[in-house]
Amino acid sequence: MSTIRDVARLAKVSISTVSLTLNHPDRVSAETKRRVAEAAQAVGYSANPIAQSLKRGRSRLIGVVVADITNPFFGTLLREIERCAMAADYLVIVCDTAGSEAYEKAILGHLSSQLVSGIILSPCGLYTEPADHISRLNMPLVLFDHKLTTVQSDYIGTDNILASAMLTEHLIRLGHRRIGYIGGTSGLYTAEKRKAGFFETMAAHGIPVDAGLVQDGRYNAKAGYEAAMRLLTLRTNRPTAILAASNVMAIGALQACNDLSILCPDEVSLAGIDDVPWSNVIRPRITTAVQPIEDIARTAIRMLIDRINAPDPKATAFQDIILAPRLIVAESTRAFPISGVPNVASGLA
Amino acid sequence: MSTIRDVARLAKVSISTVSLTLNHPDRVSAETKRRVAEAAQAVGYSANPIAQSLKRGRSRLIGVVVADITNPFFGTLLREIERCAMAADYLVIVCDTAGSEAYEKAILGHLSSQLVSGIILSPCGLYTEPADHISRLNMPLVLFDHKLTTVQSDYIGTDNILASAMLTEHLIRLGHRRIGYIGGTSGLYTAEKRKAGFFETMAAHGIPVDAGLVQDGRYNAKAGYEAAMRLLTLRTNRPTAILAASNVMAIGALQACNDLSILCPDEVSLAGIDDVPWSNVIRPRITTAVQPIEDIARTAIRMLIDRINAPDPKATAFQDIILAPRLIVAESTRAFPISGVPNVASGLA
DNA sequence: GATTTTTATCGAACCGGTTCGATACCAGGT
DNA sequence: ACCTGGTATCGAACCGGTTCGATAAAAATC
Repeated sequence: MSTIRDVARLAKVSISTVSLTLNHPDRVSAETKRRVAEAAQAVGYSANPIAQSLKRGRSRLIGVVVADITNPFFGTLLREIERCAMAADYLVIVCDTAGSEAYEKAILGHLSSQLVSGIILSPCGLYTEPADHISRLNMPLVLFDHKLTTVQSDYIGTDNILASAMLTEHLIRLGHRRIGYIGGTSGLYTAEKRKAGFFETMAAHGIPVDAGLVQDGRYNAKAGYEAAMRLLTLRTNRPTAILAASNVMAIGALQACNDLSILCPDEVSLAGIDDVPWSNVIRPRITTAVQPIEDIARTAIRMLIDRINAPDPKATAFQDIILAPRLIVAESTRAFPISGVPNVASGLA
Repeated sequence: MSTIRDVARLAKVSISTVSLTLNHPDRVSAETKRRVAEAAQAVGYSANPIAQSLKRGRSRLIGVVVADITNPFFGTLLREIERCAMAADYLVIVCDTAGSEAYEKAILGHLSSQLVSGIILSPCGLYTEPADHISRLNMPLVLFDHKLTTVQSDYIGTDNILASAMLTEHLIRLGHRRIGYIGGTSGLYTAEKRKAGFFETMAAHGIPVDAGLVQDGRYNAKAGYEAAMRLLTLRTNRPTAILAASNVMAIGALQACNDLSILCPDEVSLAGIDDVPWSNVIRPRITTAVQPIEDIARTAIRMLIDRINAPDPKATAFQDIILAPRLIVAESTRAFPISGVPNVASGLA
């Protein structure tokens, strides 16, 4: 590879002039600019980012740490983050913590040891001790999805309360009163918020929530299946609708319906909060509140780069940005009590 | 952050001795080793990887380029690659080409401009011109999934011919003779190989393949749906089994069955090659040939690191490693002609 | 025309490590 | 006592850029 010295030699100027030409073109004569450009072109020069990083004191790398890359929610997010980062001339180092606190610590340590200039992190969330490994990170940081109250940083996420509130409202307006709720992994930020949204909305409509209709799950299909099984096999007064805290669980619930030969949406309506965009291959399509993944990604990267470029990154005020989800009414929910023709689009279930 | 000079000062040795102690402990006296270790501990020293990269001429970063991060197949692969890389003290830069040739070029350019010390690449595969941008990459490179004959490099992949051969064999042994085939995106390496495996196995059993039973698809659920629709609505002699080149297409096909009220596996058997591990949330579970994703990941990273560390990376012989898929017989295939009780596990469909 | 200001370029120091060749010291051999 | 060989440590050069202060030349001011 050619270096700045090769360019300087060929253009018959000093290396500092070459650097000046490349970084501050306005401070150099037109003639020099031309000669340098020509020489650079001729030797195929492109600056060594490592040398630049060393001198400038920071790299053009950012770290993104998520709990599970294989989850398409994070996949979609990562793709968009990576796109925006590249547009801003940053590259993205992706790390997967597999939801483990220990891994998260190790990875953040690795990333922060002077390599990346900022980190976007979705904390794994269930900590046995205060998240000091995060607050001690002495670099620009943006949290998303899971919010940590103990850490001072920027945050971007979806309005989880609103997400479940929207779906609950939708079910209530369809005439449902006995609505079962399948919660996410308890202790997790999003799970608590989503559950709160459900209770708040029910309360706002003056509908009492039967304790037996609220099941705790674990944000996976199996837990969704089991919780739905319990709800759908209640001796008395089973729910006419079920709201799941995530779509993965909703798919599990759909399967429970199927195994019990309970038709969805004819006999029970089903809705879930979007974590995963592949619900569109499942029939019936599930009514969801989708998170604006791309917006989250764009906001996260923008906040991070803004902070990196801030004159005093640590002193600039921290922001919380909460985006609203979007309600998508699909085939898995319908009016209760049933009126009119059966739903022909019931599909796979 | 503390530098090597701080350590040297505190340990009362020269900076070269500190460096020597850290990199070649055997060439330093026990006493010095102790003093340096102590000083390093005291100031919380850890070497600046950027400075190391600059001096050593290469970084401890590797690039992984895939066509679609949101696909859980790549997600799973990435997670494993990243894990292994970190164990070997490398970090992973992930890039998504969105299947576009232009993006791929741009991204490879970015990565190769002296930043990463090696690249693992799944080429997008459909090139309008020779893949010079890949062969010109002057650095350790491992291709996977899609093989390029025009590029000299290591390669790791699944035996795609074997994958479809295994499934075809399975269907034939169940008694099927009229087997429909739904191909992947034509022109793609894996699609061609998988198709070949189907034809070869049919030929080996002396079963003629009706041209009308072979449909070309596009590696997505919609194409699978449409192709299956054509197959299942054939006026005469519709297939008793369908083999799809990917599971995403198989899911589309399953939906076609459902919309036509054709029971799977009672009326038609269905099998697909695994690209995506979430088929386990779909009922009936689809019989598949699964790729050994973790093995592919581990092999890819090992090959790459071996080549990076090779005394003369360009001269070392290139390897092709082809791993065998594993056949998983599930609920979507059954004997033909039907004998015995209907399959109670038919589930969602 | 002399002086000040502006503009263009350059040399040198620096970022934080690694490594080569030099030096100093000590033990062993004769 | 002298030379040899090995070991431990060090100084200095270097990786490839950026940037500050200095310098020289050109332009503006009086």
